[in-house]
Amino acid sequence: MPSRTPGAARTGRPRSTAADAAILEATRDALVEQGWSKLSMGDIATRAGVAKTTLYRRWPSKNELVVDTVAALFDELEVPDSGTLAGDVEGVVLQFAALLDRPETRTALMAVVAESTRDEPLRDRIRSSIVDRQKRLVLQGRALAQQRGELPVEEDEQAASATADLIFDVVAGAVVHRTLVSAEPIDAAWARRLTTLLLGGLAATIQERSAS
Amino acid sequence: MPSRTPGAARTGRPRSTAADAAILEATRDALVEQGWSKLSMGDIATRAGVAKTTLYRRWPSKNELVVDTVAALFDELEVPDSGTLAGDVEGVVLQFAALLDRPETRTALMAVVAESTRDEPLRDRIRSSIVDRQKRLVLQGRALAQQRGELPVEEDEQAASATADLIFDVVAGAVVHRTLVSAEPIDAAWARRLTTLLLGGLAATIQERSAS
Amino acid sequence: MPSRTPGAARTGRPRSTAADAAILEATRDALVEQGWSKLSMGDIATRAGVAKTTLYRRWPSKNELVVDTVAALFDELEVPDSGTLAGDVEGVVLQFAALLDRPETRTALMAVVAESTRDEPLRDRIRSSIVDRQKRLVLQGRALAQQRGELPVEEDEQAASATADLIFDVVAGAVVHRTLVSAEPIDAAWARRLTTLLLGGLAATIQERSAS
Amino acid sequence: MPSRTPGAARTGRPRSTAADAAILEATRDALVEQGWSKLSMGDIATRAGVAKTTLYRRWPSKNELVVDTVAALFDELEVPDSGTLAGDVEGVVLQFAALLDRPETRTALMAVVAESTRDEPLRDRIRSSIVDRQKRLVLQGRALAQQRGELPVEEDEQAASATADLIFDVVAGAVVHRTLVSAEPIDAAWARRLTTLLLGGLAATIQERSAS
DNA sequence: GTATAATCGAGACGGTACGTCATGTCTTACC
DNA sequence: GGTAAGACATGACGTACCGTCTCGATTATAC
Repeated sequence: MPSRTPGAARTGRPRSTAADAAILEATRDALVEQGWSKLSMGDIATRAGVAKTTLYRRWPSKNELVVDTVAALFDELEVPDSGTLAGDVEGVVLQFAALLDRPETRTALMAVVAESTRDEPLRDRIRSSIVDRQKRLVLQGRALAQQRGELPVEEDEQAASATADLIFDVVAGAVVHRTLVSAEPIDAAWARRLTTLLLGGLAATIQERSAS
Repeated sequence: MPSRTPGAARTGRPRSTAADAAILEATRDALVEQGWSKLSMGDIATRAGVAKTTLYRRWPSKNELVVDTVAALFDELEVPDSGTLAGDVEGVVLQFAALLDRPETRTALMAVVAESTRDEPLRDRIRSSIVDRQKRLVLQGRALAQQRGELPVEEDEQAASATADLIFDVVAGAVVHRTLVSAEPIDAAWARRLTTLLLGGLAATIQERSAS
Repeated sequence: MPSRTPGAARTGRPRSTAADAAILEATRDALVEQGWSKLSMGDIATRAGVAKTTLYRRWPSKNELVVDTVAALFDELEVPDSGTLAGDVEGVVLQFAALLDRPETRTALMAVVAESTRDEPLRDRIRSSIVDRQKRLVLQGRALAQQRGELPVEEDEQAASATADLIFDVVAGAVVHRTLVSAEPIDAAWARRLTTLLLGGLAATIQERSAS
Repeated sequence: MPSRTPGAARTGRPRSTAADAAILEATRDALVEQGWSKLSMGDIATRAGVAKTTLYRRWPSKNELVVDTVAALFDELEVPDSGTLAGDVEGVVLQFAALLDRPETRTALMAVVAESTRDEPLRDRIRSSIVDRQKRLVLQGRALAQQRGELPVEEDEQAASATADLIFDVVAGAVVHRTLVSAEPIDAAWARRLTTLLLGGLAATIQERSAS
């Protein structure tokens, strides 16, 4: 995952792959124990049993390293294929809520998002490493629902894409906001209420679109 | 807004109220120019023409100072009373989006939220200074809609409160997520789509509740 | 001892004399407990139960305050009039050594001397408050010895003065150097050795002078 | 001269020897310009073109740094070997007086001595870096005088050592006291008077010792 | 084999900011 | 006008990290 100029020479000692893994694990541990603001590159290096140089050779700064560390955690998310759209949505919501309950995610996700508001490359990295990975879930969920006949196959691709984006921002935003800003727990009841709202709203959206 | 032990003695030179204002303004300016991560207490003090000790006498750390600075910006938000619930929602969404478009809010809001995940008192300060101030908008909007007859007056207070909280997290979460995570602009069309989804979902929610 | 413009107006509330004493005592205590470098005006004020303003109204700075505090301790010194010059010298040496053994003198005397190398008024204050007070002892001792016939009454006043100054610097310098620089204790044996050296040298000095 | 754990590892970037020299020179310059009490570590670092951390890596505090800086100046002192004991004493006295006339020594020497009264390790450092270096001059002068036959070779080593210590404290003490406390200049005439006193006293001391 | 070259650990380096402390001045209200 | 209380601007403190650098020591491919 760490960057390397592609056309680089093959000569010289190759980078230790063990170091990569050790660094990511050390970062995760340090995030859990110290949180984002107390996180220090020197500490991560020490934990990983690695020199600071080795860190900086792979990641340009703390931000990128943490994005990669957190991104790995998002790999766990998947659409459960529960048989109904409502079940799938609830499942994803609860999975995402569980992910945000882990201390390393809690403390790091909003921090790198905050950093990214002033750092264009970081924003791209977050988009490709984290956001797109999540957005795929929405598309998968829609495809499953269309296969089941729960949702119509839309012809207007642009409108469909806009709706998918909206759904994504609503679901992800609501879960993040509930967890981190309102600082309230997410349970099955809340997930069901959100799902009801969402599917009701989706129906209204589709209906309005077809009317126009 | 800066804290002071309530039962404190009246003796001694009183704190300069001019300093308070100068510090908050300096913080806002510094946020715009430097952003959160480059923000330094020394720089704020210099800009405000104030000593660092004067800052620390009022705010325990950068986090609290920034929360208070950002909170002041949230005072501008209000329910437009446009005549329809849909208009009110769209209005609030656009106002909130405009607020998040300002550089000082963009860079600071998520940062302090991230910090708050490891800092209980900061979380409380955010809740009382920012979150509660926003949540009031939802309650006002509902009251207006009920006066107009667009929404029924609910008897089950607990359920009504849960719904209000849900609406709040969905609206605020979606706007924040769209703006900062997805990093896409919010325009009137997006606000209308969100409103459609929301009101459709709300109808479904009320319907289901009355059915049960 | 604290200064006050002489022709000052008599109007208004008179200065508290109790405060003067309390401040000097507090300074002495603080010197004993914290030493010179950790001494702070705020701490002295607190110990004395007095506002900092009150300190600064009386003494321009820490240096002057400490000079006055230390000077008071030098009032104890006197020529014992033991019956012999040797006895008087030994007595004064032991008295001075005892004074330098007290922690407040140890830590403060050399400190203010060091400060005085860059501060002309402070140097004058030290001279008039401390040095001249000590030098008088040499003159008293000589007068006693001359009364007893142990020393001749010199006619050349300038030479006599130069010798007195030399004796003063040698005695005071040796005691201070032994105590603070060499950091060795001064006991009766050392005092006797110094006295032997001094009186032998004094005899040689007088002899040489009469020869020329 | 700056300390370093002896058995330290050989790994890592070695300390810059250029920095050592630059720091000592900067300290000397700063002492001349600002004096002891206005001396600041930050200023020294800036003058030396070095980071503050580099200073603190080598010296635990201002005191130790100044001791080392001043100690270097004491390397210049030496017994002139003028052919007579009196000439040697006068020579050393004048050399020492000249040294104390330099602003960096004036302001710093008494200051670190004052600090050392409350700081055991600093006292040791002063002893080994400065005091012992000076005391050697006394021993060298005695050896030369014994070679010339001006002084007897003493059998009682303990007594000889006590006398050497006494001579040292008297000479160094008198010069320091005259220069810094009495604040009077030292010229050849004063040096001659001190030498007369000293050699006369030394004769009396030796005579008394042999009598007992 | 023997260069050649990139990597590794260690840790020193010039910086920047931190949060605290002391200085000497000021502004209050009270006496 | 003196006084206690305490806020104020200033500036130094010693520490913690930052990201870069310089070492000597590995560990690969390339000649």
